[in-house]
Amino acid sequence: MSESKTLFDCSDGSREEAITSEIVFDHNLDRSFSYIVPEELGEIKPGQRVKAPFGKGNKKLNGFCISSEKTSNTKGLKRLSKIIDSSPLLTPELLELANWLSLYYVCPLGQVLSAMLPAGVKKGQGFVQKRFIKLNCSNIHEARKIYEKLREGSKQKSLVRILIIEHAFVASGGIESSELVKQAETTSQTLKNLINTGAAVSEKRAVLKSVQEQTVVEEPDITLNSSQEKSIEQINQKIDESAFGVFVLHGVTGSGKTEVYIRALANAVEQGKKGIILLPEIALTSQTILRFQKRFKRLAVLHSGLTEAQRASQWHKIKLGRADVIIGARSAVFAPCSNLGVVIVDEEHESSYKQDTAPRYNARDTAVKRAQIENAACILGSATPSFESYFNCKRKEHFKLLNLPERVEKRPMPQMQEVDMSGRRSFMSEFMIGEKLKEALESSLGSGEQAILLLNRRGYSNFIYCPECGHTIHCRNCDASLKFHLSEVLNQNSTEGLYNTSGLALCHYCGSRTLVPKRCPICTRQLTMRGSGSQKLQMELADKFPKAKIARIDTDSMKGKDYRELIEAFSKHEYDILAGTQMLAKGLHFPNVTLVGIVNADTSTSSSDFRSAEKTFQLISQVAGRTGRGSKPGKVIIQTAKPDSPAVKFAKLHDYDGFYKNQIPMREMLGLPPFRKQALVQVRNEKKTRAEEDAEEAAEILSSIIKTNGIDIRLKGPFEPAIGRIGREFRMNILLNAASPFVMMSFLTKARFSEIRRVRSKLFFDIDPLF
DNA sequence: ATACTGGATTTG
DNA sequence: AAATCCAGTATC
Ligand SMILES: [Zn+2]
Ligand SMILES: [Zn+2]
Repeated sequence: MSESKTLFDCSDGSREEAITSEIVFDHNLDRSFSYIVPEELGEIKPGQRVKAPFGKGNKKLNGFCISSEKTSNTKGLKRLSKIIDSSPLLTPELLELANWLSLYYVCPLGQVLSAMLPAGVKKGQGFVQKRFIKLNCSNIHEARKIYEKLREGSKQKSLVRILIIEHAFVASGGIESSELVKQAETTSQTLKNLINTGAAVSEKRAVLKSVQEQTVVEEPDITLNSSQEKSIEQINQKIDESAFGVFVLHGVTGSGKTEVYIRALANAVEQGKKGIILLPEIALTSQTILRFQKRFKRLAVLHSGLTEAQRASQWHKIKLGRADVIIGARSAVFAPCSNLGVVIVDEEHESSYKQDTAPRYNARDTAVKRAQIENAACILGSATPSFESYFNCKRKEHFKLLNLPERVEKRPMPQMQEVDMSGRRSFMSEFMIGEKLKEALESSLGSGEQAILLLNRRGYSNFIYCPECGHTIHCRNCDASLKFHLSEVLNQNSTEGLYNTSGLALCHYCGSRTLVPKRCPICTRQLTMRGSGSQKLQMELADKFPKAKIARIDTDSMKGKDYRELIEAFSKHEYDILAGTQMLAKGLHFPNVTLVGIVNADTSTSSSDFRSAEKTFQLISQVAGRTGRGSKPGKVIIQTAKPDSPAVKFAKLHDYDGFYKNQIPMREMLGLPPFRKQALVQVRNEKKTRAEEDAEEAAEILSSIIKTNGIDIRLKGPFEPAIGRIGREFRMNILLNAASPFVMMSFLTKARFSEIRRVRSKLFFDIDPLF
């Protein structure tokens, strides 16, 4: 209606002064759009969401206001339909962060802003309507009159008594109705009757949906050792000065990093500031959360176990300033608090901090940037810092390395032993437990102790294959073989007898599920499931240790509850051996575990991954940190095909710095991170030839920009990635390698608005990719 | 992204 | 001639 008016009625719109606003939307268009802000909508501020008519059909889209101005140049502009939020959802600092993310990660600003808000917040969840009751009078004298009129001992009288005690008069907020009814030990009907007499009134208000909170006993502070003291002193100095600084806190498991985090957070809170602590999703267990709950009363938790509404409620709690400390996974780096004192990233080397959909941000680097914007301290903690972070301490002004060399209570590091599996032909395919590991298990179990076996997922997968001709079932949409998953199989009647009834074939890449044929489509023999790696490991253990009780943890197939129950049972020694595919969450104490076996330490599957040695070192070191906890000395057995590799040798010696110094010359020589920055440009098209042609074209455009501007960037490709086709689309990669982050960012800012937009295939940018 | 164009190609 | 496909184009 109003749109058609603006179409013809140009004289009216183009002459007069009006407020216009730049709006960005959550779509792939890498630009903003101008709209007229109709006067009746009131003032508009950056960070508010709006509804705006968009495109030919004037479809109403949600967008974000990023700026506004007064102008008479309103020709051809449409009018905003609505301002959704009464106040901006994002602080100015978060808007600045969004801008940086958009530039650095080559992502439309609207997509960044959308990713910063939880889905529930965008849907307006997080609040519930509650009724509040107050006495229909303005002071205690009138209240007394009401009270005295009521019959002694009546339930209505006890309701009024509570209302008087709480001073719930007309001008007050009142008492929440169910809470009042509970306190007065009466029913909602009695309350209704009281309201009907006119003595009390009820008022509806939206309040934060409560997330069930445990009442916890506060714990006293632990005494710090000297290196902890030295670390916290430097961190607190930055917090006290409201100055930006990044601290890489290097300390093995058990060296007391968490206590340093808690002190830094507590100091920020004491100064009236806020703190954020990020943990990898798998480390966000109830035990970890509890540790922070014990110390911080006003804690907000953002983890994947929450429903959308619960998450929205936590978000609003933060927004309203009712949380001092925020604990959460990757996206908690966008927690909407103001006056931030410290941001902590625990296990900063973890690759799960990188988001694999747009915006492809790394929460660790985002945390550093946020701290810089907010003049806050940033702590990056790890037993095995990423080379990037360690390197930054040596090269960058604002980075400082803090070491926690000793383990608290002087627990000894475990004894490490590597076992060479390189000559063993059928290792992993036929057997997973070598003689040395078997002996060690026997001796541990013999003395009534427990053991953990870690199976590195990369080494093994549960393909569906034909034992006769070797044929494997491939995904119809991807260049990938399908994995067998136990599940309910529906629609049996029509395909009776032809398909496996106990499970489905799942594609790890596109998520498609298909029925599994019983017989090989090539030679008609029976197909076999290889079973998951951990299933196979469990069977081998059961075979070799018939008397032992064995628990298996499969993170893929396990619900949170089962997982917790199993962990609980294991800690009570209801099991002897725990076999799993994933590193167990930190903070778990198994004092009776004296042996940890790494079934296959070698992480890399593709040789192109220059980080594979770093990953192996991290894996072994993380495991080592988990043993030798209690009084008994720990032992770690490392089965590996590369026993002489630096990763294994230095991990055995618990020598991080030695490993770094061993590896870093190679990185420098090859021009790899942390010396240079990488970015991946991916071209996708359903037609292979088009993907290839367009990738060539894109590479040429990029090359010419590099050449004409004399930029220090090396371009590799286009080349086909390991998985050439995913979800029906063929992919071609172009790898960029820049002298510095600044060089990369300024080049990509040029490139994203260049001729490359002419390329018809879809383009994807992945900055600082992890392979 | 998404909707819509106009022209080319297929189809009955 | 109608239906379908496809590449190109604009989106305030
Ligand atoms: Zn076969
Ligand atoms: Zn697939």
